[in-house]
Formats: sequence, C-alpha cells, structure tokens
Amino acid sequence: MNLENTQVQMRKGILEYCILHIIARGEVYASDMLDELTAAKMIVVEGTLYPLLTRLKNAGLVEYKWVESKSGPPRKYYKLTEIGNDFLRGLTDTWDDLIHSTEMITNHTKTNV
Amino acid sequence: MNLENTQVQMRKGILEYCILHIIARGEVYASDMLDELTAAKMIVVEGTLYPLLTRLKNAGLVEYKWVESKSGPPRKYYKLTEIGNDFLRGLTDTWDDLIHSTEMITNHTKTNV
DNA sequence: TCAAAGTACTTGGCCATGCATAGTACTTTA
DNA sequence: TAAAGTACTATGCATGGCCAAGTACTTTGA
Repeated sequence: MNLENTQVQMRKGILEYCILHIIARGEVYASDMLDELTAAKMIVVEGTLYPLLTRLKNAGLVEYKWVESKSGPPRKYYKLTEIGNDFLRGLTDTWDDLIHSTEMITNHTKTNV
Repeated sequence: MNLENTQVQMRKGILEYCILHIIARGEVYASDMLDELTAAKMIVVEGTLYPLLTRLKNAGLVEYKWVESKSGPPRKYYKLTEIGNDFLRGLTDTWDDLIHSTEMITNHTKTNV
C-alpha cells in the first residue's frame, strides 16, 4: 500500500470520463488524446488508452473511421455515438456527486469527540 | 459497460482517502464511518469497509483498540498512526491534482476543429 | 433456560480497470 | 532495402470494490 499504487486506483474510472469528454469535443485519434491528457498532467500510457478505446467501441459509446495520414500509418478518428452522449451525461452526474460527497467528508470540521 | 459499474470504478482509491480523513478526526469504529459515509451519500457496504480497514491496519496507517460496548459485542476503535498522517497528506495532494486535471479536461472549451 | 434477533467483525471468490510488455503493420527516409 | 518512426493490438498481472456466507458475542423474551 503505497502512494503510487493509490494514485493508480484513484484514476480508475475517471480516465474513461476524461476520454469521453475529449472525444465529445470533436473527432480525435489516440495521439491527440494523449497530448491533451499529458497537458492536463493526467499521466496515461498507450497500454492504458488503446484497450480503453476498444472497450468504448465495443460498448457502442464511440465509433471511428480510418483516416490516412501524411506521415505514417492510417489513424482511427473517434467520435461519440448517441449512446455515448447519454452515457457521458450520466457519468458527469456521477462524478459531480462523487466530488460533492468527498468534499463533505474532507471539509467536515471536527464537531464532537 | 454500464453506469453502475463505472461508479464502482470511480470509487476506487477515493474511498481510502475518505476513510483516512474520517479516522483523522477522532477515534471511530466501523459503524460510525458507515454513518458518516452514508450521510455524505457515499454508498459503502460492510464487505467493502472491513477489508479496507484491515488493509490500512496491515500497512501500518491505522491502529485500533478494542472497546467494550453496552449493547453488543466489543468494537474496534481506529485512529491514525504517524505513517497514516503522512500518507493522508500525500493522498490529499494526489486528490487535488486529480481534481485539477479533470477540471482542465472537462472545462476545456472547444477552441479549434 | 435457551432459541431468536441484533450487532460487529471476517473470509473467499468474482470482476473490471490500469498498466507493463511485447508484438504487428504501415510509411518515410537515407 | 534496412532503419527509424508512427499507430494500433494482444496478453497477462495486480488491485480494490463488492457479493455472499459465516463467525462470535450480547440482549431479549417466551
């Protein structure tokens, strides 16, 4: 039980929320997402992102189209489906609730004892 | 891939943070914690809380003493150790960073595309 | 007296996700 | 045509939240 491991655990689920947000703003491919996540100091590696995108695709939350690149192999450009949009709305509520609950606990001042 | 499952994933690690906060405020036993978590609308069940407390104990972050109850079996009253306090400080930084990163992504306004 | 109900804690197994690692495939370039 | 770069794929592990069943102690009441 060390800090590094707990950071990993804290990221679970949240990453999915962030990725859906990024895709919701316009068609992007994996490297675009990595750039944005890195800019926000959310450490993510390929081995995490690609399997996540596959899961989102299989769940019908996102879809992609192949686009040829001028510098390398073709890329998968992702965008949200209708289901993906609904899901993101639900996730946003969940996240807001979680933040609120956590704030209630961490800002709770010692009243008795 | 459904909302309920993602909520579970989002809770990972965060619960540990909340529990440490609650224990940091004064000696409590499991039911006290459940009450406070429930009040904050953070859904937690026994099968989650007890194993978590055992992990925290084994990691040396918390310690407990048995206290007899007037209405039932004795209770384990927990409090933070020195290590636990240090760990909580580290976790707080991690959590704040994570919130900040997530905000950067979710509040990012569409600039190009 | 002793079965039933209530309280507190324990244990074993399941599942999904983040991650490490290695690998495939295509393109450019020198 | 070999090397380097880019993009995506596949396998397997570790972890924590959760379910479900179980143990153990105390109080209650017929």
